[in-house]
Amino acid sequence: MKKNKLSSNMEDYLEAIAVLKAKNGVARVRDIGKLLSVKTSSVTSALNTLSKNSFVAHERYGYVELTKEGEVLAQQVQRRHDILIKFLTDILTIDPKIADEDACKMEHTLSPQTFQKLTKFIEFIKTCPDGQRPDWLKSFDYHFKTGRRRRCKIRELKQKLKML
Amino acid sequence: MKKNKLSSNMEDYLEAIAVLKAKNGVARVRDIGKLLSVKTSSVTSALNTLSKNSFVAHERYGYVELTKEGEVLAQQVQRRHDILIKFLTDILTIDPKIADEDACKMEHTLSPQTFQKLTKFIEFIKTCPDGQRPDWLKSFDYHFKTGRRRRCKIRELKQKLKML
DNA sequence: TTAATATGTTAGATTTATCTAACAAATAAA
DNA sequence: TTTATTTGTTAGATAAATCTAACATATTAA
Repeated sequence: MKKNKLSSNMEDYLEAIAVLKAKNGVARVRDIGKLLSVKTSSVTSALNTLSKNSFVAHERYGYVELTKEGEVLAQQVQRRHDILIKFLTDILTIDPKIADEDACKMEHTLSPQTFQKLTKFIEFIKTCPDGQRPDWLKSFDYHFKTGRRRRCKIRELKQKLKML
Repeated sequence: MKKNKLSSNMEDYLEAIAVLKAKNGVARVRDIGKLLSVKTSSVTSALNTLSKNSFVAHERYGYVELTKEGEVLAQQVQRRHDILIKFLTDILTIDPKIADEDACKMEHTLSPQTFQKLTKFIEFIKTCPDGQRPDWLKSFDYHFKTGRRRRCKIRELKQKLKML
C-alpha cells in the first residue's frame, strides 16, 4: 500500500517525528501532537494513514518509528525547510519565529526548480567576501533601514585612478 | 455575516474573479472553474460561501460581481502574487509557468513581514546600476551556470592603484 | 420558434483533517 | 500493590472542498 505523494499534512507528521527523534531519541504520540498543535486522537489517526503507506512503524502504545522510506521523505522535507529558513533569516532577516512559520507553509509545495535556484542564490550571496566585492547583505540591510545606498567603492576607486 | 479571514481556497476564487473581470470584462461560473481546474458545481458552492460573507454579489445564472470588500481582498492577493512572481522570475529566473504555480501556493499564507522585506529586496537588487556597482543578477546568472564568480572589479582596481 | 447545445444549480457522496468524549493501557505515586 | 495520573485509542461528529449525476435555465442555430 504505497503512495508516491503524501499530503502536506502527512509530511508535517513525518517531519515532526524526525525532529522529536533527533531531539529526544524517541517520538511519542503526545509530543507529536504538541509540536503540531493537534489532539492526540488526530495523531493516532494520522499514524494509521502513515502506517498503511509504510512510512512509519507503530505498534499500539509504543514509540513511533520511521521506516526507511519515511526517513528519506522526512529528510527531504527538513532539507527544504532549512533552505527556506536560511533565505528568510540570513538574507531577508525575518524574525526566526515568523521565518519558521513561513518555511513550514512553503516546504511541502514549492517546485524543485525553485529550491535548486534558491540554494544557489543563498550560496552566491553568502560567500560574497567583504572587501573583495561589496557585501550584499550589509548593503541590503543599510538600504532597508535608510532607503539609501551605501557608497560605491568602484566608482570611488575609478575617481582616484583618474586623479592620479 | 462577515468573516475576517477567508481560507486560501476562497481567496483563490476571489482572485480568479478579479483576473477574469480584468481580462474579459465579466466573470462567469464556467471560466472561474476552468481557471481553477474545478467543476462548475464547485464554483457555485464556493460562490454561495463568498456571497454569505459579502465578498461577491451573484444572482442565479448571472455574472459574478465582487463587492467592495471582495475587490479589496482580491487586490491584496494579486499584489502579493505579483511580488512573488517578480522575485521568482526576475531574480531566481524560474520558468514563468512554474513561478506562477509557486506564487499561487505562497500568496495566501506568507507573513506580512516577509512580503515587506521581499519587496525591498527586489527593489534593492533590481535598481543596482550596471557599471556603477556590479550587476548582481548577471553575476548570479553566471555563477548559477558556471559555478564560478565573475572577475572582481574592485580587486582589480585596487591592484592598479598599488602598481602606480 | 422550436430544438440542440452550453451553462449553471442542486442534492447527495466522498475525502481529508480535525475535534470531543468515552474508554483502555501504561506509568508513577501512595 | 492498589490507586491516581498520564498517555494512547476508538467511535462518531463536524467542516471544508471537492466530485458525479440529475435537473434547470440560457443561448445559439436550424
